[in-house]
Amino acid sequence: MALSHAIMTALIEDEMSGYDLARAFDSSIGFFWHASHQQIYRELRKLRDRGCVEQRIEARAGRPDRHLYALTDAGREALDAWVLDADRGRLQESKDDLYIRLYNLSPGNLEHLRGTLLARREAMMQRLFLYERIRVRHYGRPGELPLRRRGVYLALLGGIMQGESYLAWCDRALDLLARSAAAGAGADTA
Amino acid sequence: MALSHAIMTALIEDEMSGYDLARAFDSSIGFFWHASHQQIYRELRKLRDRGCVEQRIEARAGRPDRHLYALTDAGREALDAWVLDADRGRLQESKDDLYIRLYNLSPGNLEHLRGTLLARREAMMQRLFLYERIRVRHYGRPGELPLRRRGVYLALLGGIMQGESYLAWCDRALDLLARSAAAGAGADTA
DNA sequence: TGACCATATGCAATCTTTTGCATAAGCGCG
DNA sequence: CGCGCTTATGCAAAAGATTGCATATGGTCA
Repeated sequence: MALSHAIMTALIEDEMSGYDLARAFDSSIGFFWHASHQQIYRELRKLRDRGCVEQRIEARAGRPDRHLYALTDAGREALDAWVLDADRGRLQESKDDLYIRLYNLSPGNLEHLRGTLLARREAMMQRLFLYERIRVRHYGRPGELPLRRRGVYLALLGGIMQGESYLAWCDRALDLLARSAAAGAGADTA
Repeated sequence: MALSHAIMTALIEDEMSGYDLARAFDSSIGFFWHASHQQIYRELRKLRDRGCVEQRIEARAGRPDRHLYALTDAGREALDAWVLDADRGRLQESKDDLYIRLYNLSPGNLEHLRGTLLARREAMMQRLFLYERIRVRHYGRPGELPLRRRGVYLALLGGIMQGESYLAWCDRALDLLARSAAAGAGADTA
């Protein structure tokens, strides 16, 4: 049930609409916990029914209403309690089907997988630029941040470090694949 | 639908029972795509119904039967085709609720989160020992491996590099949290 | 003026994953 | 002798996630 907690976390500082949340998820918390707008709307209604968030409807002439949600005291308490919950661990299980595809590496798909790796590398690079922009702008001197923002900084740092290691892995993988392609069909039947 | 492909991948070299697969998932492919035995049994039946795997029942006196599954030609083709599918990207979204918890860092949970990080660090260290043992034993000279095993090696390398970067992150995080705890309550209300 | 994009919310069907339970036998330990 | 562990398979319910569709308006660009 971490999606509900991710949503409440996003609501700590401001009230937001489902749409705002969906965008916030695309550019911040969503780096660590992705969710579609459908999921967010549904979860918001559940949170409202449980009394964890309050709904305020802002009517606007012509356009659809905005439903704004704010964290209640009960929500705040539930969130605090959740943070103290036991960690049911489960260590980072980067569920990435590229690894499964790599288990099936063959002469027939080597070039395809190289292309996939290149695309992944490029996408991760883009994301790292974004992370880095956020880090420089908001978290330049982590030792001087208020405590809560240090936690956010650590999450960002995690994203950055994982991303850099992913890039480094792409490079190693591309290098090995390039050498495998160059060596030709000789080695692949053994 | 990558679980079915992960299962087929595991069946490339040997026929296996659901139980064998569940264990294989705990110690190899499962590093990249975790699945419970219930999921595996259900998926195997679906694969059988689609003709991707063949079931052979081994009766044994007294004990329950073993249902052994082998990849069929159709399964092999489906798997090969899947590897060549377009990559619907979605970049590594390490869905880890520890990051969400860290967004809520406060004096009341700082020690708790430090404990969680220490436990994660320890667990990752254990896993890295295991990865490293596998790497040394089976993938010592990747340039000399047959092609398909190079792909497996790259997946393993990905696990190792991600794991090492996770460890390094834990250390940075623990360090910042230690300094935050030492600095006391002064900084946390700002 | 028509196409498309951003804003804004939502339902329904399906797929995937988790969790709890159930059965059944053998093997080892104290 | 009973307890728990490993082997071995599975059902069912609930939770979580994805995908496709639906609606409605305002703004921008060609």
